[in-house]
Amino acid sequence: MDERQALIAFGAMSQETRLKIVRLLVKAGPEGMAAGIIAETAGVSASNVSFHLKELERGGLVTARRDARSIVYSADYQALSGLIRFLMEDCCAGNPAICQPALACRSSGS
Amino acid sequence: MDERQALIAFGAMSQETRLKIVRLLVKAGPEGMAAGIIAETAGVSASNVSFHLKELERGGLVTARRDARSIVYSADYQALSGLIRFLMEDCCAGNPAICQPALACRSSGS
DNA sequence: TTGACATTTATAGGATTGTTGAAATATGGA
DNA sequence: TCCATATTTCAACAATCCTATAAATGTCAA
Repeated sequence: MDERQALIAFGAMSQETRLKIVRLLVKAGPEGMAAGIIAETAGVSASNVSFHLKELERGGLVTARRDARSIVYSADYQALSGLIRFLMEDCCAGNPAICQPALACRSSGS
Repeated sequence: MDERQALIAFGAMSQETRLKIVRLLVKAGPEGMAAGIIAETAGVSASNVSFHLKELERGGLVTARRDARSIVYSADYQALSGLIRFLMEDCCAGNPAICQPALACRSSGS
């Protein structure tokens, strides 16, 4: 992930509705969720969810595909790890004082 | 780091000048840098750097202390690792498909 | 206490972002 | 074809953010 994308991605993550959408889509996995379901679950209007999904797409964090009448959105796992990595490597220069505490919680995980 | 802070922190990281400042302060380490030096290095005016530093402070990412005539800013390492961790744990639910590739680059580091 | 230095705060303008409701587009079924 | 469904696009408006300039604050030294 380059800096330009990262700036947009950070902006995308800085809004409550969009953060909620990202969480939903990560949980939903590769199958994704239709825009209408996302709107309903997040509690916003169709046109509002569409606006935010477009912003997330612009940041590269989600992808869209049409499935019959629905448009199904999925989280882009690669972009999300790219963003985490950008934060650790580009912003924080891989500084162990920052990166190691962040990693601690996963060292014993799967 | 709670969600409210994370939203502000993501917003703070989504602006070019502020991202530049974070990079500078991470490199500078615990000694930090005076506002004037930051402004000069980042190539912006004193009042502009002050504006952005305040935004970073609001997001909890930097701290300030006075040293004689200067005000010295430092990166808050704990907040930065908190943000990385928020991204992995809260947004991405610790999903290995996201977190493991992000970690790969550091597994052999110090 | 005056003056220079370092920084912040106030203010105002323009630019970008977010929300809403209505209209437009695309799809599939009767 | 006509209609219902699913979603996007448009337009208008409010809210927030960014920049620039000027004035205010705090610190030190003569």
